Amino acid sequence: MSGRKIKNMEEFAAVSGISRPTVSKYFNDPDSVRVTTRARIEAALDQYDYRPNVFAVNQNRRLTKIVGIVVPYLADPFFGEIARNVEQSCIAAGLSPILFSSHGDASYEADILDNLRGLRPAGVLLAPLGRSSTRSVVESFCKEVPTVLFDSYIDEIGEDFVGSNNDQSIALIVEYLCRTGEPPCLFEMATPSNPNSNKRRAAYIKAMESHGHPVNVVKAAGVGWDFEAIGCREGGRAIAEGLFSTNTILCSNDRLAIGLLAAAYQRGLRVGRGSGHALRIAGHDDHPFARYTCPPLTTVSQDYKAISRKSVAALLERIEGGGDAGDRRSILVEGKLVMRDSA
Amino acid sequence: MSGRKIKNMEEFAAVSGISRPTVSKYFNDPDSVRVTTRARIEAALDQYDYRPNVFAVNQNRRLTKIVGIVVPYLADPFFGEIARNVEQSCIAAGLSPILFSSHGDASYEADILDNLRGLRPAGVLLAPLGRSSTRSVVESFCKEVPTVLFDSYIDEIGEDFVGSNNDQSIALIVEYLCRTGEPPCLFEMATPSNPNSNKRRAAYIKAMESHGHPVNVVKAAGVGWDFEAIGCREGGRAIAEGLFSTNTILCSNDRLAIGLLAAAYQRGLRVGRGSGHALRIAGHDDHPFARYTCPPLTTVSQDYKAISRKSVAALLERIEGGGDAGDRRSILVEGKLVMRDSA
DNA sequence: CAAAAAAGTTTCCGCGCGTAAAGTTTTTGT
DNA sequence: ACAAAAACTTTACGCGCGGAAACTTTTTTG
Repeated sequence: MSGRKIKNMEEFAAVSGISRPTVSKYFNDPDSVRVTTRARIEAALDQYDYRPNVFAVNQNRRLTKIVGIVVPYLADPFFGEIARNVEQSCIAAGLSPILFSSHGDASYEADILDNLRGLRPAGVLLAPLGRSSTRSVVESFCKEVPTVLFDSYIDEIGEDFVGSNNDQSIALIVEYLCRTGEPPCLFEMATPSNPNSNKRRAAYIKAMESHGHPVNVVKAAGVGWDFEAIGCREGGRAIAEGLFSTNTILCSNDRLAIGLLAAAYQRGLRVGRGSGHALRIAGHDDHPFARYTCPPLTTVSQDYKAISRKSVAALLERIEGGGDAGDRRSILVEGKLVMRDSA
Repeated sequence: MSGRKIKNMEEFAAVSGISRPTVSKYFNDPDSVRVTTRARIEAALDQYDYRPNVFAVNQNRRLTKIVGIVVPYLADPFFGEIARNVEQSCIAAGLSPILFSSHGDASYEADILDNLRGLRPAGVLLAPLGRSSTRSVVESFCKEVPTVLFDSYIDEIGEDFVGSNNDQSIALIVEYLCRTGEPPCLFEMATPSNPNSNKRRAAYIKAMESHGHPVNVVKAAGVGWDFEAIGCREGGRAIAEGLFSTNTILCSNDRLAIGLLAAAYQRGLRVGRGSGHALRIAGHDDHPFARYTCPPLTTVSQDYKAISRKSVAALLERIEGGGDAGDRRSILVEGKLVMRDSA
């Protein structure tokens, strides 16, 4: 890393002793040139520290190597983890990921997709806001850009979907809760920010009926992404008003459960299994903090890594397939029961 | 939004009845053209849906409108919140923020800065990894690009720093703890991921001495960003081994405190003020989840919004100042005591 | 209302690179 | 060793826009 500054590929080609078009080929795919040429270029490369101008490169290419990652809410550690895994998979595949967060706002999400179009990305990994997303915006975007939806599902949109198998995971925890104590009530948001809620409610009802138990769904009022606050406030109210018909509560997700645990604590209710405990509380997702609640939260894990890996794999197939690589696929990842102390 | 598709600025200029250079001026600053021309352009704009090609625009401009935001660890909701606030401030200022996370890895951070250089950003907001950052990488980067450091401080690097006033906030909570019970021990990581730890330890020692109390610092072994796990494991061990000389523990940050609360719970120790409680635990940061721990965590708030706002403001000054807008500044935001039940 | 100032138009060049075409050199296979 | 194939070089054009220069039109000002 010495030598004078290299301004552009022309100059770099000169100092490396290779013609510019060949150098250009090298940067697009190092394996497309002869090994001897490659060696000469790379020798020059670590002597002169040149990098092609990002903007000039992308101006001409029909498709860039950019991959957009759009998550609904970054202050939720779940998406932070997903983002990390997805980013690294993309880099490993030679793509340049760019991360965006909709911050829970549908109009923001629309702006992101709009801007993304201008970047002519090779593909996009989108975890849509779901319920509050403007369906048409997402739909038209998916028609233009190879898009894989993850986490959150919108009917008939996008090319592939990767997410957790709510039917399976909810059945799993409902079965566990029924087997070890009173059958669970479901605690969810009245107007869920995330379509997974609806799937989970349906799965809960189905599972309860298959066990021959009456269904009891308690809905928390409130909108937005401050799930803990809603879980705490509305869960506390539901407890006070005796809305839960059994001593066991299955929360639609862990963040709601964290709020509910706080509400139970405030009221002096001991949460856990066995005698001396007033309440059992379970969640869903195995949120990064779930193991540090008091008591530690019993939940069903979402396999972050598997979801990330499969999402990127699906996107890569679509990109390489050139748009029409077969039918829409739904890739579901199974959850695992994570038994802790809260239920 | 109808009409045929517009390919480039040339065509758009034609349909709007304005010359291309003037249209170009408009896109660089809508206020730089006469109101009548602006109106004509905007009339065409919502009839034809044209947007300048991002890559072509940035190819020629010496400086882009891109602002890089680099945080050390996105799965920490603290940085998620900061990122959100900062992003919005940037957009409001007409800049295009791009978000990056170092994911706790110094080499990753170096890659990000390296790539960022290629984007010729107008400026960068960097929350460095700190201790594990390669100092020289960050230093040379700051020389090339207007950079404002936030949250985490590296001596003599960057143009400005915006963060919390650890001296003030630690003094505040130490004073509170001393006044209301036994003087606090400090619980921190042995090899902190974040330079704030060092500042806080110093502030703790200073505050304790000013109150005439002996200092007791307990260090948790472990590296990385999984603070809750370290706090739980090492905190539990410290409790078991009787390393805390008083019943009051001040944690270097809330995530460590969350882990410690879990450890106390596991051992059946009641945390809180007053009789019947074995331990008081306090944190620092007012982490988004701190109010939902059991018991809710007493802590000192970091004012996210103020930090975000002031960081962006400082960066804008630097950008507009054109590089040498005076001396290096340190902008410290004061913390506020957040009294909950844990201490 | 004339003169100065401001804004817009025309014309032109350059940014750094992708990429095609035609010609030349090197490698591969037998 | 020789022909065919593969890789490389030379030359040239285009991408879409920023921005300078010289000139024309519109607006402001006293």
